[in-house]
Amino acid sequence: MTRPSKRRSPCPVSCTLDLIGDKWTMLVIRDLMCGKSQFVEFCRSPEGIATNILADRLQRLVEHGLVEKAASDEESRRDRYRLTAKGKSLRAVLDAIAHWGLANIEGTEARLKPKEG
Amino acid sequence: MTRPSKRRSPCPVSCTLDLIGDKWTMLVIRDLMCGKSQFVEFCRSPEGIATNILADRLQRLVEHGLVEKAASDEESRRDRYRLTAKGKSLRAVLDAIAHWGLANIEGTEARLKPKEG
DNA sequence: CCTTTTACTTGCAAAACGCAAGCTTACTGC
DNA sequence: GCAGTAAGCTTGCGTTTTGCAAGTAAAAGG
Repeated sequence: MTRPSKRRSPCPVSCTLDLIGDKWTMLVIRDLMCGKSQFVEFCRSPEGIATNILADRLQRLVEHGLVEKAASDEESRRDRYRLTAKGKSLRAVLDAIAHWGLANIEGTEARLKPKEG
Repeated sequence: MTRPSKRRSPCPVSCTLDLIGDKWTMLVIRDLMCGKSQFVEFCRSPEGIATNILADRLQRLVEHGLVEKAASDEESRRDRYRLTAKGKSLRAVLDAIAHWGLANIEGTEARLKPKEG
């Protein structure tokens, strides 16, 4: 997978979209916000992200400092992905998107039980 | 250009992204929020959207009721695209994205002079 | 051992994108 | 009234990104 990521303009909207503006990234962020942390957990989300796409997006997020990967050591035997402070600050964006969808797209259900923090 | 648009899940985040979750749509929305309304005006934005992509996105937005196209009549001799109330309600999402970019991506400049309403 | 589970990688076809050209319908100027 | 220009697209085509299935490697469990 490629990782070009050169900015199209200095506009903050454009730059943010270069980072998270694709079909999958915000869904991974959503899952992380909900407390999911393992590769398989993201895979099991109802949208059905392909494993190659997921691996690519997680790597991108780690590279840009939105997510950190805690390799298996100490207690947990499994890799764990977690949002950094920078990643958590996307909460406002995620909430705005979720709120808009609930208000404007029929048939959407708020199954998100986001944990605070 | 294709227009599949089948929802991946009933999640409001997922459904919203199916609608506006690509590299270009929110930039068109941004331009509309700023008062741009003509095809060429969107073309002239610094990100340099291709005309076929722009035509596709505008058509999608019209189909989904976020934008309305006022064909040339009366005074104006040129086509005009304008946000509907539904489209304008994306303001919160756009603002959240812009705000996050300004706070978290270095070198971004707020050149947006959004008009209220 | 043998099987599962997790976390990926690889190959390949299909879809989306990006670029340059071309095309059509006004107007504009002379 | 005919050439030139601008707006708003469409078309072709090569490149990039996706999506799907399969395969691989390491660790854990029985």
